[in-house]
Amino acid sequence: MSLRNALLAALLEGEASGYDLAKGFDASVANFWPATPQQLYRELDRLAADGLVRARLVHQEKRPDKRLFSLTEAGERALHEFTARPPRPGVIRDELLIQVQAVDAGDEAAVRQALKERMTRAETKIARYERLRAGLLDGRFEDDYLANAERVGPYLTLMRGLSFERENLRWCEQSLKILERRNAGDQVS
Amino acid sequence: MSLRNALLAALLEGEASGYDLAKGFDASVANFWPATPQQLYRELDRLAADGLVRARLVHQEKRPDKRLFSLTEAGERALHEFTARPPRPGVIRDELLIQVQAVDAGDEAAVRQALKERMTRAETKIARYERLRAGLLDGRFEDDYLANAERVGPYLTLMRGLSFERENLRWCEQSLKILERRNAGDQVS
DNA sequence: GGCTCCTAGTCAACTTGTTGACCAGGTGAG
DNA sequence: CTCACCTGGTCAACAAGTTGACTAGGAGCC
Repeated sequence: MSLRNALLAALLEGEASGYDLAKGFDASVANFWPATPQQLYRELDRLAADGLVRARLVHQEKRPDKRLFSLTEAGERALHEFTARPPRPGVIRDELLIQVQAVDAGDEAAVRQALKERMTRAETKIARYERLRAGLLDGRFEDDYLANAERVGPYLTLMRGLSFERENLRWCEQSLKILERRNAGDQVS
Repeated sequence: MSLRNALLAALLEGEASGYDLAKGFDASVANFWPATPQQLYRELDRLAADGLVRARLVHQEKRPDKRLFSLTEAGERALHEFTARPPRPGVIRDELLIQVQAVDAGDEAAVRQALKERMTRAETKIARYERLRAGLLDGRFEDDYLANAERVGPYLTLMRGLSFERENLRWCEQSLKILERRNAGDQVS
């Protein structure tokens, strides 16, 4: 019921095709409401059927035709109403954490490896977020931007993503240290 | 496919009923793999059918009977194998972030209210986590605990939960400030 | 005495999310 | 020249998660 709203929010950035959203989603809403391409296409169809988005068919030579979606006024109203309802509590689902939870009865070397891989993923994400941030700021200082930009929502969520990945990185690093130290200790005794 | 593993990991803490897990889950695995009671009962049945957990029926006077589940050796093996597989990337789903993303086109006062409520939720969680942490440490210093405890997994995941909620709190606070400042600016101009 | 909440579940129906395959032409690498 | 990958989708089947109702006795409250 909320992918709808994530899509509407994404379309605030302007017209987009399902394909655009499926990819570029990464840059915005996908970080706190991920979805597979399938889900997007299905939901876009429903949104169109409900009149919350309009589809514009763009014929392309040399490429498959595409449908560009944009918000209708009804869509904007629906989004506005959504922001007025109390949000349900957020959810995290992370297999890595399950593995860490079970590390003492599991394959520790593999879990350490997984932690390392998560670190490089986090670093990649941080780099991408920093680039997006620089793009939004576009040379201005943060204060200036926040005071004058016509939209701050995307910047705020971006900052949440950044801090999340930074904490991820920090935590993985620390956990690795702890596991390695225990390993060293074990081998002595 | 992974709720299985979350459950197996939870059962490392010892025998538990579906009901225990549905509640006490909060204290451990539910933070990174939430599930409704329904899901737990269903999955526990499947786990029992697959021989990964064993159920012990405990008859109670004055209370409904309960089934206490515990890991079988097959269950432990399955959990071990799970920790050896590369975890899939974690997912966050949070309506509040969608609302913040759309705040500039939405009901800003309501979103600010939602941020405030999220702050108190975060504070509650932090307090709970701190209590759990104190319980685990049980008077020892962290270094001592981490070097000698027979399990560190639960402590590590607890620390991740703590840092997540702290960042949540910080971010909500900061976002509120930014939104309020913009409001003040708007009213002058 | 009635109200709600707690324990410990079960059942059914529904909505979401995931996986994998298919189509078709264009582009770039080797 | 082939192979893989990119654009822009569609379809079907399945797995996972959610919601709401029902059972049933006991406890505590006012």
